Amino acid sequence: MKKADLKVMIVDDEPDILEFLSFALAREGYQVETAADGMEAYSIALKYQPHLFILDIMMPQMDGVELCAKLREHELFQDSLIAFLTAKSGDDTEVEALDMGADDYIHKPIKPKVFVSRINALTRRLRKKKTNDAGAKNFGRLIINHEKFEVKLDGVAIALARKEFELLRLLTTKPGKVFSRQEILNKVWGVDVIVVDRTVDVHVRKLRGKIGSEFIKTLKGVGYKFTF
Amino acid sequence: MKKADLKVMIVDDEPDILEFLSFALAREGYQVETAADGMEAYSIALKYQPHLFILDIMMPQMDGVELCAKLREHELFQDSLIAFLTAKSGDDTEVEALDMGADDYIHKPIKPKVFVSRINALTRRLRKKKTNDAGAKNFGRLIINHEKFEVKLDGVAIALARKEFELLRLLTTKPGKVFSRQEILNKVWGVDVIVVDRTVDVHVRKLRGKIGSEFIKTLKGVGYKFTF
DNA sequence: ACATAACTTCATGATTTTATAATATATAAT
DNA sequence: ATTATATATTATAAAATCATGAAGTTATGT
Repeated sequence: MKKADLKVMIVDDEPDILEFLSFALAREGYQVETAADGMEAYSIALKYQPHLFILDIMMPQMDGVELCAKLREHELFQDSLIAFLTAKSGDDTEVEALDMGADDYIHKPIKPKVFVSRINALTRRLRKKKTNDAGAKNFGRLIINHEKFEVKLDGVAIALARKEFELLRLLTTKPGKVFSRQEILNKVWGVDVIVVDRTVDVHVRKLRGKIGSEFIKTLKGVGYKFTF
Repeated sequence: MKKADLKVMIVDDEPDILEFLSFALAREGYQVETAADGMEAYSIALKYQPHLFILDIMMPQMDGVELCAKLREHELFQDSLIAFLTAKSGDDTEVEALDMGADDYIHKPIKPKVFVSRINALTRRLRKKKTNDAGAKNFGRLIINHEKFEVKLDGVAIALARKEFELLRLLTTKPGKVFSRQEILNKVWGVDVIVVDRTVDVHVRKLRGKIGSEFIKTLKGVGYKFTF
Protein backbone atom coordinates (compact mmCIF):
# COMPACT_ATOMS: atom_id res chain seq x y z
CA MET A 1 0.00 0.00 0.00
CA LYS A 2 1.34 3.42 -0.94
CA LYS A 3 1.19 6.61 1.07
CA ALA A 4 -1.44 7.83 -1.35
CA ASP A 5 -3.69 5.01 -0.19
CA LEU A 6 -3.29 5.85 3.48
CA LYS A 7 -5.85 8.02 5.19
CA VAL A 8 -4.70 10.20 8.06
CA MET A 9 -6.96 12.07 10.41
CA ILE A 10 -5.56 14.98 12.38
CA VAL A 11 -7.49 16.20 15.39
CA ASP A 12 -6.57 19.49 17.03
CA ASP A 13 -8.55 22.52 18.14
CA GLU A 14 -6.06 25.03 16.81
CA PRO A 15 -6.71 25.75 13.12
CA ASP A 16 -3.10 26.87 12.54
CA ILE A 17 -1.72 23.57 13.70
CA LEU A 18 -4.26 21.62 11.68
CA GLU A 19 -3.25 23.43 8.57
CA PHE A 20 0.43 23.12 9.26
CA LEU A 21 0.31 19.38 9.88
CA SER A 22 -2.07 18.74 7.02
CA PHE A 23 0.29 20.48 4.69
CA ALA A 24 3.29 18.52 5.88
CA LEU A 25 1.57 15.15 5.52
CA ALA A 26 -0.22 15.96 2.29
CA ARG A 27 3.14 16.88 0.80
CA GLU A 28 4.36 13.42 1.80
CA GLY A 29 1.50 11.98 -0.21
CA TYR A 30 -0.96 11.01 2.51
CA GLN A 31 -4.69 11.59 2.29
CA VAL A 32 -5.53 13.96 5.09
CA GLU A 33 -8.77 14.70 6.93
CA THR A 34 -9.11 17.00 9.93
CA ALA A 35 -11.35 17.60 12.90
CA ALA A 36 -11.29 20.19 15.69
CA ASP A 37 -12.64 18.08 18.51
CA GLY A 38 -12.90 14.48 19.68
CA MET A 39 -16.65 14.26 19.17
CA GLU A 40 -16.48 15.56 15.66
CA ALA A 41 -13.46 13.37 14.93
CA TYR A 42 -15.24 10.21 16.02
CA SER A 43 -18.26 10.68 13.85
CA ILE A 44 -16.17 11.58 10.82
CA ALA A 45 -13.85 8.65 11.47
CA LEU A 46 -16.73 6.17 11.34
CA LYS A 47 -17.23 7.08 7.71
CA TYR A 48 -13.73 8.02 6.67
CA GLN A 49 -12.04 5.07 8.38
CA PRO A 50 -8.54 6.47 8.72
CA HIS A 51 -5.48 4.29 8.96
CA LEU A 52 -3.75 6.75 11.25
CA PHE A 53 -4.94 9.27 13.81
CA ILE A 54 -2.89 12.18 15.06
CA LEU A 55 -4.45 13.53 18.22
CA ASP A 56 -3.98 16.57 20.36
CA ILE A 57 -4.77 16.00 24.00
CA MET A 58 -6.46 19.14 25.21
CA MET A 59 -9.61 19.83 23.23
CA PRO A 60 -13.14 21.01 24.03
CA GLN A 61 -15.93 18.44 24.49
CA MET A 62 -13.91 15.25 24.10
CA ASP A 63 -10.17 15.24 24.67
CA GLY A 64 -7.61 13.13 22.85
CA VAL A 65 -7.23 10.46 25.49
CA GLU A 66 -10.97 9.90 25.64
CA LEU A 67 -11.13 9.71 21.88
CA CYS A 68 -8.30 7.21 21.81
CA ALA A 69 -10.13 4.99 24.27
CA LYS A 70 -13.35 5.25 22.31
CA LEU A 71 -11.62 4.40 19.06
CA ARG A 72 -9.91 1.38 20.53
CA GLU A 73 -13.25 0.03 21.69
CA HIS A 74 -14.56 -0.08 18.17
CA GLU A 75 -13.80 -3.02 15.89
CA LEU A 76 -13.24 -0.67 12.97
CA PHE A 77 -10.20 0.89 14.61
CA GLN A 78 -8.53 -2.13 16.17
CA ASP A 79 -5.71 -1.97 13.68
CA SER A 80 -5.59 1.76 13.17
CA LEU A 81 -2.51 3.67 14.26
CA ILE A 82 -2.93 6.33 16.90
CA ALA A 83 -0.30 8.95 17.66
CA PHE A 84 -0.57 11.77 20.13
CA LEU A 85 1.05 15.08 19.33
CA THR A 86 0.92 17.41 22.27
CA ALA A 87 2.59 20.14 24.23
CA LYS A 88 1.20 18.71 27.42
CA SER A 89 4.06 17.62 29.62
CA GLY A 90 3.91 15.08 32.38
CA ASP A 91 4.94 11.49 32.32
CA ASP A 92 1.63 10.29 33.67
CA THR A 93 -0.29 11.54 30.67
CA GLU A 94 2.19 9.89 28.34
CA VAL A 95 1.98 6.58 30.19
CA GLU A 96 -1.79 6.77 30.26
CA ALA A 97 -2.00 7.47 26.56
CA LEU A 98 0.40 4.69 25.59
CA ASP A 99 -1.21 2.16 27.90
CA MET A 100 -4.59 3.03 26.47
CA GLY A 101 -3.53 1.84 23.06
CA ALA A 102 -1.67 4.72 21.48
CA ASP A 103 1.21 3.81 19.19
CA ASP A 104 3.27 6.95 19.71
CA TYR A 105 3.35 10.00 21.88
CA ILE A 106 5.13 12.90 20.24
CA HIS A 107 6.14 15.98 22.18
CA LYS A 108 5.67 19.46 20.85
CA PRO A 109 7.49 21.45 19.72
CA ILE A 110 8.88 19.25 16.99
CA LYS A 111 10.60 19.98 13.69
CA PRO A 112 8.48 19.11 10.66
CA LYS A 113 11.26 16.89 9.33
CA VAL A 114 11.32 14.81 12.49
CA PHE A 115 7.54 14.71 12.71
CA VAL A 116 7.24 13.39 9.19
CA SER A 117 9.91 10.77 9.82
CA ARG A 118 8.07 9.54 12.88
CA ILE A 119 4.81 9.30 10.97
CA ASN A 120 6.51 7.48 8.14
CA ALA A 121 8.02 5.07 10.63
CA LEU A 122 4.58 4.40 12.06
CA THR A 123 2.99 3.70 8.71
CA ARG A 124 5.91 1.69 7.35
CA ARG A 125 4.39 -1.68 8.20
CA LEU A 126 1.09 -0.77 6.57
CA ARG A 127 2.89 0.42 3.49
CA LYS A 128 4.75 -2.85 3.23
CA LYS A 129 1.51 -4.74 2.86
CA LYS A 130 0.50 -5.36 -0.72
CA THR A 131 -3.15 -4.52 -0.66
CA ASN A 132 -5.60 -2.52 1.29
CA ASP A 133 -7.77 -5.53 1.89
CA ALA A 134 -6.61 -8.94 2.96
CA GLY A 135 -7.38 -11.55 0.35
CA ALA A 136 -8.29 -9.01 -2.30
CA LYS A 137 -6.76 -9.07 -5.74
CA ASN A 138 -5.93 -5.82 -7.39
CA PHE A 139 -6.35 -5.33 -11.14
CA GLY A 140 -5.86 -1.61 -11.51
CA ARG A 141 -9.26 0.02 -11.27
CA LEU A 142 -10.81 -3.30 -10.41
CA ILE A 143 -10.42 -4.99 -7.03
CA ILE A 144 -11.78 -8.47 -6.50
CA ASN A 145 -12.25 -9.86 -3.02
CA HIS A 146 -12.99 -13.55 -3.23
CA GLU A 147 -13.63 -13.98 0.46
CA LYS A 148 -16.12 -11.16 0.57
CA PHE A 149 -17.52 -12.10 -2.81
CA GLU A 150 -17.19 -8.47 -3.70
CA VAL A 151 -16.01 -6.49 -6.71
CA LYS A 152 -15.01 -2.86 -6.54
CA LEU A 153 -14.58 -0.56 -9.50
CA ASP A 154 -12.75 2.63 -8.59
CA GLY A 155 -13.57 1.88 -4.98
CA VAL A 156 -17.28 1.48 -5.58
CA ALA A 157 -18.82 -1.90 -4.79
CA ILE A 158 -20.62 -3.62 -7.63
CA ALA A 159 -23.20 -6.34 -7.08
CA LEU A 160 -22.59 -9.38 -9.22
CA ALA A 161 -24.72 -12.48 -9.49
CA ARG A 162 -22.98 -15.76 -8.73
CA LYS A 163 -22.32 -16.86 -12.29
CA GLU A 164 -21.08 -13.41 -13.22
CA PHE A 165 -18.71 -13.42 -10.29
CA GLU A 166 -17.42 -16.89 -11.04
CA LEU A 167 -16.91 -16.05 -14.67
CA LEU A 168 -14.93 -12.98 -13.70
CA ARG A 169 -13.01 -15.00 -11.15
CA LEU A 170 -12.03 -17.54 -13.80
CA LEU A 171 -10.95 -14.97 -16.34
CA THR A 172 -8.86 -13.10 -13.77
CA THR A 173 -6.98 -16.20 -12.67
CA LYS A 174 -4.82 -15.64 -15.74
CA PRO A 175 -5.09 -12.12 -17.07
CA GLY A 176 -4.31 -12.08 -20.77
CA LYS A 177 -4.97 -15.76 -21.30
CA VAL A 178 -7.73 -16.55 -23.76
CA PHE A 179 -10.44 -18.85 -22.46
CA SER A 180 -12.51 -20.70 -25.03
CA ARG A 181 -16.22 -20.94 -24.38
CA GLN A 182 -15.86 -24.65 -23.83
CA GLU A 183 -13.18 -24.10 -21.21
CA ILE A 184 -15.32 -21.50 -19.48
CA LEU A 185 -18.30 -23.83 -19.46
CA ASN A 186 -16.23 -26.66 -18.05
CA LYS A 187 -14.68 -24.59 -15.30
CA VAL A 188 -17.62 -22.43 -14.27
CA TRP A 189 -20.60 -24.62 -15.01
CA GLY A 190 -18.87 -27.98 -14.58
CA VAL A 191 -18.28 -30.76 -17.07
CA ASP A 192 -21.56 -32.55 -16.45
CA VAL A 193 -23.82 -29.57 -16.93
CA ILE A 194 -25.12 -29.18 -20.45
CA VAL A 195 -25.40 -25.57 -21.48
CA VAL A 196 -25.36 -23.87 -24.84
CA ASP A 197 -22.26 -21.93 -25.89
CA ARG A 198 -24.12 -18.66 -26.38
CA THR A 199 -24.95 -18.59 -22.68
CA VAL A 200 -21.39 -17.52 -22.02
CA ASP A 201 -21.86 -14.55 -24.32
CA VAL A 202 -24.85 -13.39 -22.36
CA HIS A 203 -22.97 -13.55 -19.09
CA VAL A 204 -20.03 -11.71 -20.58
CA ARG A 205 -22.44 -9.07 -21.76
CA LYS A 206 -23.90 -8.70 -18.26
CA LEU A 207 -20.45 -8.48 -16.71
CA ARG A 208 -19.42 -5.82 -19.19
CA GLY A 209 -22.55 -3.92 -18.41
CA LYS A 210 -21.59 -3.84 -14.76
CA ILE A 211 -17.81 -3.44 -14.72
CA GLY A 212 -17.39 -1.70 -18.05
CA SER A 213 -16.41 -3.20 -21.37
CA GLU A 214 -12.70 -2.47 -21.32
CA PHE A 215 -11.71 -5.41 -19.14
CA ILE A 216 -13.03 -8.34 -21.14
CA LYS A 217 -11.89 -8.61 -24.72
CA THR A 218 -13.39 -10.85 -27.38
CA LEU A 219 -11.20 -12.84 -29.70
CA LYS A 220 -13.36 -13.82 -32.60
CA GLY A 221 -13.41 -17.53 -33.16
CA VAL A 222 -11.35 -18.19 -30.06
CA GLY A 223 -12.87 -16.90 -26.83
CA TYR A 224 -12.56 -14.19 -24.21
CA LYS A 225 -9.72 -12.79 -22.16
CA PHE A 226 -9.36 -10.45 -19.23
CA THR A 227 -6.91 -7.55 -19.43
CA PHE A 228 -6.25 -4.52 -17.27
CA MET B 1 1.46 -14.06 22.06
CA LYS B 2 2.27 -13.06 25.64
CA LYS B 3 5.12 -10.91 26.88
CA ALA B 4 6.81 -14.05 28.18
CA ASP B 5 7.06 -15.28 24.60
CA LEU B 6 8.65 -12.11 23.31
CA LYS B 7 12.41 -11.88 23.04
CA VAL B 8 14.02 -8.49 23.51
CA MET B 9 17.62 -7.66 22.79
CA ILE B 10 19.19 -4.64 24.40
CA VAL B 11 22.40 -3.27 22.95
CA ASP B 12 24.41 -0.70 24.87
CA ASP B 13 28.06 -0.34 25.79
CA GLU B 14 27.37 0.82 29.33
CA PRO B 15 26.86 -2.17 31.66
CA ASP B 16 24.85 -0.10 34.14
CA ILE B 17 22.29 0.81 31.53
CA LEU B 18 22.09 -2.73 30.23
CA GLU B 19 21.36 -4.00 33.67
CA PHE B 20 18.90 -1.27 34.43
CA LEU B 21 16.89 -1.80 31.23
CA SER B 22 17.07 -5.56 31.45
CA PHE B 23 15.64 -5.41 34.90
CA ALA B 24 12.80 -3.15 33.90
CA LEU B 25 11.78 -5.30 30.93
CA ALA B 26 12.30 -8.62 32.68
CA ARG B 27 10.01 -7.43 35.42
CA GLU B 28 7.40 -6.78 32.74
CA GLY B 29 7.74 -10.40 31.69
CA TYR B 30 9.86 -10.12 28.56
CA GLN B 31 12.72 -12.45 27.74
CA VAL B 32 15.81 -10.30 27.64
CA GLU B 33 19.20 -10.76 26.01
CA THR B 34 21.98 -8.17 25.96
CA ALA B 35 25.00 -7.17 23.94
CA ALA B 36 27.58 -4.46 24.39
CA ASP B 37 28.30 -3.67 20.79
CA GLY B 38 26.75 -3.81 17.34
CA MET B 39 29.02 -6.56 16.08
CA GLU B 40 28.38 -8.77 19.01
CA ALA B 41 24.66 -7.99 18.91
CA TYR B 42 24.35 -9.01 15.29
CA SER B 43 25.94 -12.40 15.71
CA ILE B 44 23.89 -13.17 18.79
CA ALA B 45 20.71 -11.93 17.12
CA LEU B 46 21.14 -14.41 14.26
CA LYS B 47 20.71 -17.24 16.73
CA TYR B 48 18.48 -15.62 19.31
CA GLN B 49 16.10 -14.02 16.78
CA PRO B 50 14.66 -11.26 18.96
CA HIS B 51 11.28 -9.73 18.30
CA LEU B 52 12.46 -6.36 19.52
CA PHE B 53 15.78 -4.55 19.54
CA ILE B 54 16.63 -1.64 21.80
CA LEU B 55 19.71 0.07 20.51
CA ASP B 56 22.05 2.68 21.82
CA ILE B 57 23.64 4.77 19.12
CA MET B 58 27.17 5.44 20.21
CA MET B 59 29.04 2.19 20.66
CA PRO B 60 32.52 0.90 19.77
CA GLN B 61 33.10 -1.07 16.57
CA MET B 62 29.58 -0.90 15.14
CA ASP B 63 27.17 1.82 16.20
CA GLY B 64 23.42 1.51 16.53
CA VAL B 65 22.50 3.08 13.23
CA GLU B 66 24.82 0.76 11.35
CA LEU B 67 23.42 -2.19 13.21
CA CYS B 68 19.88 -1.12 12.40
CA ALA B 69 20.73 -0.93 8.72
CA LYS B 70 22.41 -4.31 8.80
CA LEU B 71 19.44 -5.90 10.56
CA ARG B 72 16.96 -4.48 8.11
CA GLU B 73 18.95 -5.95 5.24
CA HIS B 74 18.49 -9.44 6.65
CA GLU B 75 15.38 -11.37 5.82
CA LEU B 76 15.11 -12.60 9.42
CA PHE B 77 14.62 -9.15 10.86
CA GLN B 78 12.25 -7.62 8.31
CA ASP B 79 9.42 -7.67 10.80
CA SER B 80 11.40 -7.19 13.97
CA LEU B 81 10.82 -4.06 16.01
CA ILE B 82 13.74 -1.71 16.40
CA ALA B 83 13.80 1.11 18.92
CA PHE B 84 16.65 3.48 19.59
CA LEU B 85 17.29 4.67 23.10
CA THR B 86 19.91 7.33 23.17
CA ALA B 87 21.19 10.46 24.79
CA LYS B 88 22.45 11.68 21.46
CA SER B 89 20.64 14.82 20.55
CA GLY B 90 20.21 16.23 17.07
CA ASP B 91 17.25 15.98 14.78
CA ASP B 92 19.33 14.65 11.92
CA THR B 93 20.29 11.50 13.78
CA GLU B 94 16.68 10.88 14.71
CA VAL B 95 15.49 11.36 11.15
CA GLU B 96 18.26 9.14 9.85
CA ALA B 97 17.45 6.39 12.33
CA LEU B 98 13.72 6.47 11.66
CA ASP B 99 14.13 6.62 7.91
CA MET B 100 16.47 3.68 8.07
CA GLY B 101 13.73 1.49 9.43
CA ALA B 102 13.61 2.12 13.15
CA ASP B 103 10.19 1.95 14.78
CA ASP B 104 10.88 4.35 17.61
CA TYR B 105 13.52 6.77 18.75
CA ILE B 106 13.47 7.34 22.47
CA HIS B 107 15.37 10.17 24.10
CA LYS B 108 17.36 9.74 27.28
CA PRO B 109 16.89 10.48 30.05
CA ILE B 110 13.56 8.75 30.42
CA LYS B 111 11.60 7.52 33.41
CA PRO B 112 11.41 3.72 33.64
CA LYS B 113 7.61 3.91 33.73
CA VAL B 114 7.47 5.83 30.48
CA PHE B 115 10.12 3.64 28.88
CA VAL B 116 8.19 0.49 29.72
CA SER B 117 4.94 1.97 28.37
CA ARG B 118 6.63 2.83 25.09
CA ILE B 119 8.02 -0.68 24.75
CA ASN B 120 4.64 -2.19 25.57
CA ALA B 121 3.05 0.05 22.96
CA LEU B 122 5.56 -1.17 20.38
CA THR B 123 4.95 -4.84 21.10
CA ARG B 124 1.20 -4.49 21.46
CA ARG B 125 0.42 -5.62 17.93
CA LEU B 126 2.54 -8.70 18.27
CA ARG B 127 0.89 -9.53 21.55
CA LYS B 128 -2.59 -8.94 20.25
CA LYS B 129 -2.44 -11.49 17.49
CA LYS B 130 -3.78 -14.52 19.29
CA THR B 131 -5.41 -13.06 22.38
CA ASN B 132 -8.21 -11.58 20.38
CA ASP B 133 -10.99 -14.11 20.69
CA ALA B 134 -12.33 -13.41 24.17
CA GLY B 135 -14.03 -10.32 25.52
CA ALA B 136 -16.36 -7.79 23.96
CA LYS B 137 -16.37 -6.74 20.34
CA ASN B 138 -17.77 -3.43 19.30
CA PHE B 139 -19.42 -3.11 15.89
CA GLY B 140 -20.95 0.31 16.25
CA ARG B 141 -24.58 -0.16 17.23
CA LEU B 142 -23.93 -3.79 18.02
CA ILE B 143 -21.72 -4.95 20.88
CA ILE B 144 -21.04 -8.62 21.34
CA ASN B 145 -19.61 -9.93 24.58
CA HIS B 146 -18.34 -13.43 23.97
CA GLU B 147 -17.49 -14.12 27.56
CA LYS B 148 -20.81 -12.96 28.93
CA PHE B 149 -22.73 -14.49 26.07
CA GLU B 150 -24.48 -11.17 25.65
CA VAL B 151 -25.44 -8.93 22.75
CA LYS B 152 -26.36 -5.28 23.00
CA LEU B 153 -28.03 -3.21 20.33
CA ASP B 154 -27.77 0.51 20.99
CA GLY B 155 -26.92 -0.32 24.57
CA VAL B 156 -29.98 -2.50 25.11
CA ALA B 157 -29.38 -6.15 25.95
CA ILE B 158 -30.91 -8.63 23.56
CA ALA B 159 -31.63 -12.23 24.50
CA LEU B 160 -30.39 -14.65 21.89
CA ALA B 161 -30.85 -18.38 21.87
CA ARG B 162 -27.66 -20.40 21.74
CA LYS B 163 -27.70 -21.22 18.05
CA GLU B 164 -28.53 -17.65 17.22
CA PHE B 165 -25.64 -16.40 19.30
CA GLU B 166 -23.20 -18.87 17.83
CA LEU B 167 -24.31 -18.06 14.33
CA LEU B 168 -23.78 -14.37 15.01
CA ARG B 169 -20.43 -15.09 16.62
CA LEU B 170 -19.28 -17.03 13.58
CA LEU B 171 -20.36 -14.36 11.12
CA THR B 172 -18.69 -11.61 13.14
CA THR B 173 -15.34 -13.40 13.32
CA LYS B 174 -14.77 -12.07 9.83
CA PRO B 175 -17.04 -9.17 8.99
CA GLY B 176 -17.60 -8.99 5.27
CA LYS B 177 -16.61 -12.57 4.56
CA VAL B 178 -19.28 -14.69 2.99
CA PHE B 179 -20.08 -17.90 4.81
CA SER B 180 -21.76 -20.63 2.80
CA ARG B 181 -24.54 -22.55 4.48
CA GLN B 182 -22.35 -25.61 4.54
CA GLU B 183 -19.56 -23.73 6.26
CA ILE B 184 -22.01 -22.38 8.79
CA LEU B 185 -23.41 -25.83 9.46
CA ASN B 186 -19.93 -27.28 9.89
CA LYS B 187 -18.74 -24.58 12.23
CA VAL B 188 -21.87 -24.00 14.31
CA TRP B 189 -23.57 -27.38 14.24
CA GLY B 190 -20.47 -29.51 13.77
CA VAL B 191 -19.49 -31.82 10.93
CA ASP B 192 -21.23 -34.90 12.27
CA VAL B 193 -24.65 -33.34 12.83
CA ILE B 194 -27.02 -33.79 9.93
CA VAL B 195 -29.23 -30.80 9.43
CA VAL B 196 -30.96 -29.45 6.38
CA ASP B 197 -29.55 -26.34 4.69
CA ARG B 198 -32.72 -24.33 5.14
CA THR B 199 -32.35 -24.49 8.89
CA VAL B 200 -29.68 -21.86 8.62
CA ASP B 201 -32.16 -19.58 6.88
CA VAL B 202 -34.58 -19.87 9.75
CA HIS B 203 -31.95 -18.96 12.30
CA VAL B 204 -30.80 -16.04 10.21
CA ARG B 205 -34.37 -14.87 10.07
CA LYS B 206 -34.71 -15.09 13.85
CA LEU B 207 -31.46 -13.20 14.31
CA ARG B 208 -32.59 -10.52 11.93
CA GLY B 209 -35.82 -10.25 13.82
CA LYS B 210 -33.89 -9.53 16.99
CA ILE B 211 -30.92 -7.42 15.92
CA GLY B 212 -32.43 -5.85 12.82
CA SER B 213 -31.97 -6.87 9.24
CA GLU B 214 -29.22 -4.47 8.26
CA PHE B 215 -26.34 -6.49 9.72
CA ILE B 216 -26.71 -9.79 7.92
CA LYS B 217 -26.75 -9.72 4.15
CA THR B 218 -27.81 -12.55 1.88
CA LEU B 219 -25.81 -13.36 -1.22
CA LYS B 220 -28.08 -15.42 -3.37
CA GLY B 221 -26.54 -18.72 -4.27
CA VAL B 222 -23.53 -18.14 -2.05
CA GLY B 223 -24.35 -17.56 1.61
CA TYR B 224 -24.57 -14.89 4.28
CA LYS B 225 -22.23 -12.20 5.51
CA PHE B 226 -22.07 -9.79 8.43
CA THR B 227 -21.48 -6.12 7.77
CA PHE B 228 -21.54 -3.06 10.01
C1' DA C 1 -44.69 -34.40 34.49
C1' DC C 2 -45.67 -30.13 32.81
C1' DA C 3 -44.87 -25.82 30.66
C1' DT C 4 -41.92 -23.25 28.03
C1' DA C 5 -38.38 -22.29 25.05
C1' DA C 6 -35.37 -23.82 21.39
C1' DC C 7 -34.76 -26.13 17.40
C1' DT C 8 -35.75 -28.41 12.87
C1' DT C 9 -38.40 -29.26 8.98
C1' DC C 10 -41.75 -28.35 5.54
C1' DA C 11 -44.76 -25.64 2.39
C1' DT C 12 -45.70 -21.43 -0.05
C1' DG C 13 -45.15 -17.39 -2.56
C1' DA C 14 -42.00 -13.76 -3.90
C1' DT C 15 -37.84 -12.56 -5.93
C1' DT C 16 -33.70 -13.13 -8.31
C1' DT C 17 -30.88 -15.57 -11.32
C1' DT C 18 -30.11 -18.15 -15.26
C1' DA C 19 -30.65 -20.31 -19.91
C1' DT C 20 -32.36 -20.00 -24.27
C1' DA C 21 -34.19 -18.24 -28.41
C1' DA C 22 -34.68 -14.50 -31.55
C1' DT C 23 -32.80 -10.60 -33.62
C1' DA C 24 -29.33 -7.12 -34.48
C1' DT C 25 -24.68 -5.91 -35.20
C1' DA C 26 -19.94 -6.54 -36.14
C1' DT C 27 -16.09 -8.80 -38.49
C1' DA C 28 -13.45 -11.28 -41.87
C1' DA C 29 -13.10 -13.45 -46.23
C1' DT C 30 -14.01 -13.38 -50.92
C1' DA D 1 -19.60 -4.62 -51.71
C1' DT D 2 -21.38 -8.99 -50.57
C1' DT D 3 -21.69 -12.95 -48.05
C1' DA D 4 -20.85 -15.98 -44.37
C1' DT D 5 -19.83 -16.37 -39.75
C1' DA D 6 -19.28 -14.98 -35.09
C1' DT D 7 -20.69 -12.16 -31.56
C1' DA D 8 -23.75 -8.62 -29.11
C1' DT D 9 -28.06 -7.52 -27.42
C1' DT D 10 -32.70 -7.98 -25.88
C1' DA D 11 -36.65 -10.33 -24.25
C1' DT D 12 -38.71 -13.97 -21.96
C1' DA D 13 -39.57 -18.35 -19.91
C1' DA D 14 -37.77 -21.54 -16.67
C1' DA D 15 -35.25 -22.59 -12.70
C1' DA D 16 -33.08 -21.66 -8.52
C1' DT D 17 -33.01 -19.45 -4.32
C1' DC D 18 -34.71 -17.26 -0.45
C1' DA D 19 -38.05 -15.14 3.28
C1' DT D 20 -41.59 -16.26 5.93
C1' DG D 21 -45.11 -18.54 8.65
C1' DA D 22 -46.51 -22.57 10.79
C1' DA D 23 -46.28 -27.10 12.57
C1' DG D 24 -43.93 -30.75 14.56
C1' DT D 25 -40.02 -32.27 17.54
C1' DT D 26 -36.65 -32.08 20.99
C1' DA D 27 -34.51 -30.00 24.95
C1' DT D 28 -34.71 -27.45 29.42
C1' DG D 29 -36.19 -25.84 33.62
C1' DT D 30 -39.56 -25.89 37.35
